[in-house]
Amino acid sequence: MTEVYLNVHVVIFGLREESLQVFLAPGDSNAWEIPGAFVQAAESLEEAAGRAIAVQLDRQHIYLEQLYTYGDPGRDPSKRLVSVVYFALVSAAFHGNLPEGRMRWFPVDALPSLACDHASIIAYALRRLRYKLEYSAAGFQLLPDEFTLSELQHTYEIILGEKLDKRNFRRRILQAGIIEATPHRRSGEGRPARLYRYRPDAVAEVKARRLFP
Amino acid sequence: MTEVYLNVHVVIFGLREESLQVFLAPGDSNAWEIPGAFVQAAESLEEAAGRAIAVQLDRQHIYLEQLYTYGDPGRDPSKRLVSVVYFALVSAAFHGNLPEGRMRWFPVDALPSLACDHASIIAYALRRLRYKLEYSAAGFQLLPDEFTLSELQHTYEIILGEKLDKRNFRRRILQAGIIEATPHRRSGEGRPARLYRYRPDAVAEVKARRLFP
DNA sequence: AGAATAGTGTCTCTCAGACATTATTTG
DNA sequence: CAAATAATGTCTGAGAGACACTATTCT
Repeated sequence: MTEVYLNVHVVIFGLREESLQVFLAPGDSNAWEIPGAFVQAAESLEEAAGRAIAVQLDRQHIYLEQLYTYGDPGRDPSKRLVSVVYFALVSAAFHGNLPEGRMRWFPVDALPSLACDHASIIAYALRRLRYKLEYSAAGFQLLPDEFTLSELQHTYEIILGEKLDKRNFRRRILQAGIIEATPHRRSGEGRPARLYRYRPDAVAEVKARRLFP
Repeated sequence: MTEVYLNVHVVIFGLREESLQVFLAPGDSNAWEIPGAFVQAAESLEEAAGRAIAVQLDRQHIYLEQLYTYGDPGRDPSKRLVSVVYFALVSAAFHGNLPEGRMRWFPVDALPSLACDHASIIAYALRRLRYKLEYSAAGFQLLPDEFTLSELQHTYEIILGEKLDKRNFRRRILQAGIIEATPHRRSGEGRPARLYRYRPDAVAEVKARRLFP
């Protein structure tokens, strides 16, 4: 029997220049690739994911979640390749720690030509990210440690692609109990805004009303 | 580098004798195992899942969904093993097709001693199954092709572990549009009940009201 | 003073959840 | 006709969604 190769890929999402972007690595020919790494015998899948991003996994600034495992024969023409795919939300504060090399950010609505089945993997990751945002308060994972409610709302609007009502957004996100006010404020143009932060003790996921109770 | 072994496991759920049960294979020593198979070079992960159950995958009667990929080093003491785990809902009509051998059904609340990390995998699969039922109409996957609303409600009650209101259940499941009435009825003790069936053209998942619209 | 952004409250209408009676069949 | 199960409708309360004005700071 021929060997089955196992690697890990990480779809890295970040917020840059008012848009949702993905961090990609240059591949062979002129297609880009989702950063990946082969799984070593002694490391966990998440450690392999860290090697794929080429950073130490700092869970404070990188949210990592397993997405799906792709394994169709023929997805890679050269070998039988099974890929465990993660997606990562990288806090703006952490962008500077990502590798300088030849990797680059691309807005999700202006992706370059992609290797293998990576375009459909990114499309799926994006679908899951939007879904996750609708049912949880994960948006702050893309922001600095402290942020204003307007920034958070703006993040949701960018990712979901629609305008949200300010009063309803504030009411819901606050009564979800995921974030809390800090004593700090951010000055700039206009009235200074109160800064909020994630409550690490909060339950990560707020359950939506279920369908068949 | 030592080799990384890749296999597929399937947590098989079925409804038997008024309880939710899992179909397990005998392992070494006297622990039981979630049925599994090593991934061959030329087959897809789902084909490997079919081999694990030792049946041809009949999607009409077996609902199969990828659950999670487990890969911590040390989860198997003898080798580095990465397992892609699926869960399956097997229609009552199909139970007879499952392999006769030494495999056996166990109620989920009376599991035997399990190998490796299989107990926690089943616990996770069960959590996901309950969650799935709350937000979708997947319960009929465990029933025969045609079923009464009382049977369907009963299925939900067994899996969710709580009594549901009959009128509310009917109203919600019908207006979800996942099932449709057939002209048939089932006679027995008491008034005969109308039989329903799944609508294959229906959208599989009904979206719950989202949290941040 | 004006421009810019932050911050706040109410009303309506939909839908989830609780609840009891009638209808149809079999023995 | 008694026993068993199927089938059906209404009311109430909570919360989602729409909506406009005041507050604070900077230049």
